[in-house]
Order: sequence, then structure tokens, then C-alpha cells
Amino acid sequence: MTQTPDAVCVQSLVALFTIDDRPPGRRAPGQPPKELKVLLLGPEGDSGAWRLPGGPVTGQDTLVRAALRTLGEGVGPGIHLEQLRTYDDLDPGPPRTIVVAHIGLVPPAVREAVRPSSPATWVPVDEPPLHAPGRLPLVAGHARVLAEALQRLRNKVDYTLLAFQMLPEEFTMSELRQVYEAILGEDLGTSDERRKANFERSIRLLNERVGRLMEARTGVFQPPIVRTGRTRKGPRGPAAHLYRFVGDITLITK
Amino acid sequence: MTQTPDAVCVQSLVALFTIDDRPPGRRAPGQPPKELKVLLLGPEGDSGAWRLPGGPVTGQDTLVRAALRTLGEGVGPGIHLEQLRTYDDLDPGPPRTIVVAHIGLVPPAVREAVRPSSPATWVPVDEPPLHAPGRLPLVAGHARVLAEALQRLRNKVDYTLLAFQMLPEEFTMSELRQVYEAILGEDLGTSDERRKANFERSIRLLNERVGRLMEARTGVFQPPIVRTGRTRKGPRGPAAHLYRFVGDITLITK
DNA sequence: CCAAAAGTGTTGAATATACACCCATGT
DNA sequence: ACATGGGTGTATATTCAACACTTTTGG
Repeated sequence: MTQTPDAVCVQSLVALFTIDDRPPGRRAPGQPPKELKVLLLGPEGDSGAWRLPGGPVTGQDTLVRAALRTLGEGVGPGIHLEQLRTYDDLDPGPPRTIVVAHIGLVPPAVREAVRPSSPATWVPVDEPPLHAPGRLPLVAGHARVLAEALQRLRNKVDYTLLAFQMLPEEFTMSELRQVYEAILGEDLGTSDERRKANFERSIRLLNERVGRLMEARTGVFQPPIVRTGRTRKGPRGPAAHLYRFVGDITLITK
Repeated sequence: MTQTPDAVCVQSLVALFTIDDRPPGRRAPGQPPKELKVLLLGPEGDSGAWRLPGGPVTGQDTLVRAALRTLGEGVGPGIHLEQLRTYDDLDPGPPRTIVVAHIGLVPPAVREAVRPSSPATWVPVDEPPLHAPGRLPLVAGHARVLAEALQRLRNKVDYTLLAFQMLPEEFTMSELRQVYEAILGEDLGTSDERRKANFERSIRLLNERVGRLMEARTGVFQPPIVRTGRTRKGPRGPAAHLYRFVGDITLITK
């Protein structure tokens, strides 16, 4: 590499999130049946600290490539990536380092494609080992990035369509609700039956709002959540209708 | 400077906005009496292109310092700065350059403190010379940054308190309305009398919402917009009440 | 039968939007 | 007088939030 004036190191980090089933053993009464997980890479060198995926921006690599580089071939398509913010005080240096942090949302179908070159785990964000007791040690600064990423995800989830990025191709209304519950850590009807109707109504309203938005933009009234016509039986109760999301995740809903 | 591996150049840019009175000569009927302006620095070298303020991140400078460095001593306090996003494709290089773009909001009282070391102008964002005819040439990429900054500002202004950052210490309800009109480019009551009441009501509701939010946080019901008790006479009509903003601009209102 | 899950309905409060009106004052 | 600017009021639609109820089905 040639010497350039005023050069600093740039790191691209990503907090990769996904939704997974909560193991029955770890499900306290009232807790949602799904949970939000983040991908952490195992300790490197002698630090003993876990870290968010990412790496240096070198040559002509994009920020996205640098963030996903250590996650295996073919990782990228199917993952929604957006910037969180850029830090100038995360890595004390030297060398002087600027960190560009991202949020990534991984649908279940793509999760298997994520094969980090080093040991890695999907860690539930609201449970040990991220919190006491037996806290998993994180690289300095990465806990802050993760906290801010989580905060941003929770804020954005109710004025965007980001939640749909972590659903399978086909899903039931219950699964959709469980995804929102896992992200927000809040009961929206799975345990408290009284809130269920409000959630489904808010989704209906969202669907119509987005449909009208698309009509204004393309001339065709196209709500993003469509029934496939099929149903699926759960362990209890009647069969649930299956839906697909056909819209654009990046659309802002309000 | 020592050679470091994987080093790239990092630039910190800022789109500095302020609100100014629209010259009576350029005020078409129906247009708001104030306008949103952005600071542009004059051509440098042989490019002939105008540019957003900013500069390289070197040594131990923060991103904020690098963004404001060429704007004169003592610039920083009183200006609200927040990140827009980080670009990896703005400057084609070489050298490989990453650009961290910011949005800055300058209150009128601080505007005079901004004294760029090179020729500079505050340019109205919705008029020539930024748009045809006689378009003012911008450095490649800077038009895109400006457009995205403007879009973000317009989006954020109605779920945050950012508008208050561009008001003088004391202001009337009309001035507040005119600031919103200048940012959004939309008549909220200055010309269309029917909308005026709705704007004032929305401000009252905002004020109470924020007051309750502060009560939940500090125990004291503290709405951010308070009457000073004084009034001010305009060119027409009765005297208007004067208000001050005593809250925190960074608070999210929804 | 009963508990869990899918799905529909009702009602009152808060908010947004459209529109009407009065008062003060400089020209 | 009248246009301009400050300030208040009213009616309707939409949305939010709390709560009640019916149906299906596995154990």
C-alpha cells in the first residue's frame, strides 16, 4: 500500500441480528416464544474478549464488504444492512482508528449461510451470557455499539418495516407478533390476550397505509402483506392463515 | 506521521443549516417569509466547484473538530451537530477516502461566529444558485450529501425538537411557524390562515407531551416552551407573546 | 372439559384536519 | 375601509388503547 497523507485506520463493524425460537427450557411464563439474537465472534489472540464481526477497510473494499468479510462466501444477499453511526472514540489506538458500525438483519433462511471463519455464537440479547451472571466479556467499546444498535432497532421497528426482514418467506400473524415481541421485549398478545386484537389491527392499518403509499407511487394499490391462501396448523388451536411480505423493507411507514 | 497498515483517508463533512429572512424582493406571494440556507465554501484550487465545509481527520482530532476546523476559532458551542451517514463511494480516489457526513444547525446568534477561512456563502436551499438556472457548481458527491442532509432534516423536524435549534433566544409563535415553513417548504398558516390554528395546536400538544416526558424522567412537569412574559410588536397587528425554549433539543418527541 | 391459539367486535380517549371567527393596528 | 397579523373556537375523521367475546382443537 502506498503512503498517503493524513491516513487513519477504518474499521467496519456489524451487529447482526436474527430471530430464533426460545428454547422451552429457558422460557419463563409470560416470556415471548421467540428471542432476538446477535452474532458474536470468539476471542482472538490473547484478549479473551468476544467481539462483533467486522474488519478493516482496505484497498477498494466497500464498507459493507469489510463488515461481512469474515462471515463466509456468499454472505450479503438476503441480509438487510444499514449504518448505525461512525465512532471516533471506540478504539483508543494507536493507530488512530475510526469505526463505522452497522446493523444487519438476517432472515432465518439466510442464517445457515453465515459461517464465520472463527468460533462464533448467536447470543440472546436480553439474557446471559450478555448480562450478569457469568457475563461474557466483550471487546472494549463493542458493548456500547451493541447497546446503541439494539436501541436503534427497537426505535425503528415501529415506524419502518424492518421486522419483516427477520421473518421466513411464509409466516402466520402469530409469528409476526412474536417477532415484534422478541425485538421489543414486550408482550403484544401472546400471553396477554387483551392486546392481541390491537396488534392485529395495527398491522392491518399499516398494511393499508403502505398499500395506499404504493398506489400514490406506482398507481397500483399494493399492500405489502398478502395471504398465500394456505394455512398452517400449530400445536394448538385452529389452523392459521399464512402470509408473505411482497414489499420493500426500506420503505418508511410514517 | 507513521505508516500504519490498511490506512485510508477519512474526511469529515458538514452541511451547516440556518434560517434567515427571505429578502422581500425574492419573496413570491405565498412563500414563507424565512428561508433555509446552507453554508458553501468557495472554489479551491482549479476545480471551480463549491463545496461543503470539512476536512481530513488527522492525528487525534475528533470527527466534529475535523468538520468544523476551517470555520474559525470558537465555532462549535451553540451548534447542534449530528451524523448523517458515512460514504465509501463519494470520493473516487486515489487515495482511498471515506467521508463521514454531518448535519449542523446554527442559531442566528451563532451565525456571525462562523467565519470560514476561505470565501463562503449561505445559499438558500430551494432557490438558485443551487438549482437551475445559473446553477452553482458543486464538488462531485457534495450535491448528494446535501440532498440527503436536507431530506433527513425535513424528516426529523416533525418528530424531534430540531427546529428550535435554529430560533433566536426569544421568539414569537409566528417565527416558530415560519421556521417550520422554511424547513419543510410548506405553508402552515402564514398565508393560508386556515392552517394556522392547527399548527399552534400541534405545538401546544407537543409542549405538553414533552412536559409529561420530563415529568416522568425528572419528577418535574417541565414543558420546554415557556412564555417570557414580554411581547413584541411586528409591522402589523397586535403585539405577539415572546417564548423561550428551555428544554433539550436532542429529546425525541414520539 | 379445559387450556391454548386463531380471529372478530366495541368503546372511549387522544390526535389530526378542515374550517370559521374575532381583535388589533398601520396604511 | 381594509389588508395584515395575532389569537381562539368548533366539528369531523382517524387512530390508539383497553377490554369482551367466539371458535377451533389437542390433551
